[in-house]
Amino acid sequence: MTTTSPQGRTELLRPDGSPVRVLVVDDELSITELLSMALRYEGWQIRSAADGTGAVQTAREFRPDAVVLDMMLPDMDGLAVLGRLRRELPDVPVLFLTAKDAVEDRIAGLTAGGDDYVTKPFSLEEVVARLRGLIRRSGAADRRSDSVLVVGDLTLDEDSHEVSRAGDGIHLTATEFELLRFLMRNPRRVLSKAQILDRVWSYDFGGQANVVELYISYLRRKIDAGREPMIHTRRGAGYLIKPATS
Amino acid sequence: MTTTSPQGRTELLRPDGSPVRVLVVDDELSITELLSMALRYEGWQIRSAADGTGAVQTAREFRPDAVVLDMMLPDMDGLAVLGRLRRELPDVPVLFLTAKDAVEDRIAGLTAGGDDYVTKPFSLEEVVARLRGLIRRSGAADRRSDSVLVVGDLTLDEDSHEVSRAGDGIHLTATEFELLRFLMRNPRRVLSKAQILDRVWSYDFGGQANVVELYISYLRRKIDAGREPMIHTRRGAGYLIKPATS
DNA sequence: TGTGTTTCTCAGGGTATTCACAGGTTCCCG
DNA sequence: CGGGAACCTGTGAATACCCTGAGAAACACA
Repeated sequence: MTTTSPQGRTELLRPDGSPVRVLVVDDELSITELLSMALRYEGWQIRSAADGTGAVQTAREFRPDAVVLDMMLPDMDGLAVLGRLRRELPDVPVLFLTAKDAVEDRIAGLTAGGDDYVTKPFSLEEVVARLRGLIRRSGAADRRSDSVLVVGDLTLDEDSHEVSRAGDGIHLTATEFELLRFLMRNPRRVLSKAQILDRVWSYDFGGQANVVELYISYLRRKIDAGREPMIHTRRGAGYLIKPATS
Repeated sequence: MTTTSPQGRTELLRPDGSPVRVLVVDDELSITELLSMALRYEGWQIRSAADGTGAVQTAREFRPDAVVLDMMLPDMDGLAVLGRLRRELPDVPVLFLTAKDAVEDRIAGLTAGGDDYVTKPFSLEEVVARLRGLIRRSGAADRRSDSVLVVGDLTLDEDSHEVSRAGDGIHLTATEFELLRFLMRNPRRVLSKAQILDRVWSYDFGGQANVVELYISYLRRKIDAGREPMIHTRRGAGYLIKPATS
């Protein structure tokens, strides 16, 4: 089931109306903190664990709808943790966190079962989007909730990554796509450059804040070119997207 | 929940009707004094602390609905304080105070959990507005409270930063927007130039007091132009806004 | 390794915004 | 009426903010 809050944000809920539960497992406190914060903001209920033993214990009594699992834990191999989690919760989808250089095939085998993974350092938009996808597909939330964002004549499919305006397909790069998704998930709301940076860029990004301006510029070229603009600047405040006709 | 006091001011209240509680943490006494005064004026209950240790202790027994936290404290790193606060109060939203030049450095992820920040020197209107936003979105106050201020046929949306009179969209600059928001949050009440200066301009503003007259003039041109005026001068006292028909 | 793509830095240019200044207007009071 | 105080507003300069082109660096993929 999805419901729309007064602020216009769309929330995922379980069929019985209670909040979705997510277990976060990582040994770095800063990572669990960051994820907990971001996922709580999605309206989900969060527990965290710092190692495999704790993860299994917490899972047993918390019964999460999804798990975020770092493959690199101090006490157990990631696969071992996964095995024990599966014994407790056979159907729960898992989002793996891995280092960029980790063996791809090992992960590839795991994700065949409907799980998914992101590489560190990740962006919060990416983690949230993939979790939403997992939960949606697992059936823990209402099946009817779909993966297409629509603002005016602009549509973005979170599953196929297809974007089109007024029927014309638009090719976006990965970063452009994430930025547009963030804007479209918060239509008519001013988002500051800091918010965008925190959400769309990975947590270790240490660069210039004007990348945001740059990517807004790219998006405009692709989305607003020769049409009624949908992306607007609020000087001194941030950016927002809204349907062209208004 | 929102309720309107006899003076016409709109107050945020918790679902049980008790006042919202805010904890202010800063080592400069002048800042905590300034903030405490302004936030009490909002009808909120305020406690303050001068360092990280005190903040955590106070938070434990005061259980605030929001925290204002200076990132630059004598005894602990701002992030460390944040971590301990989160352990006490997992869901409480935090408004960070940072120096202007620190913005680029290390505030990655700070706004990601729904938190927010303002840079020093700030204006009180800005702090209050952002706190209201945080509290509203956190659900500590009633969810139904929305982000639109209405006075007569004039509306101001704090989320989209859109302003319109009688349906016509009006473009305002950042300062004009803040001034109008302050007026509209205090309809039918005379606000002195000193009050306006103290609230809308940052606390270290050292300029001429007649900027207020200037900006009132700008607002009139945009809002009252060719219509029944809503902004009125009370010579020797200040300015007020009220619905045109009365 | 090479080629095309993507990400990002840097810097120049444009423009909106802020603000000071000063002359004009209105109002109040004797 | 006359004078002064309070207020209004046109002008212009300094600045903050934003946009975007060019190119370097990192990356993806064969």
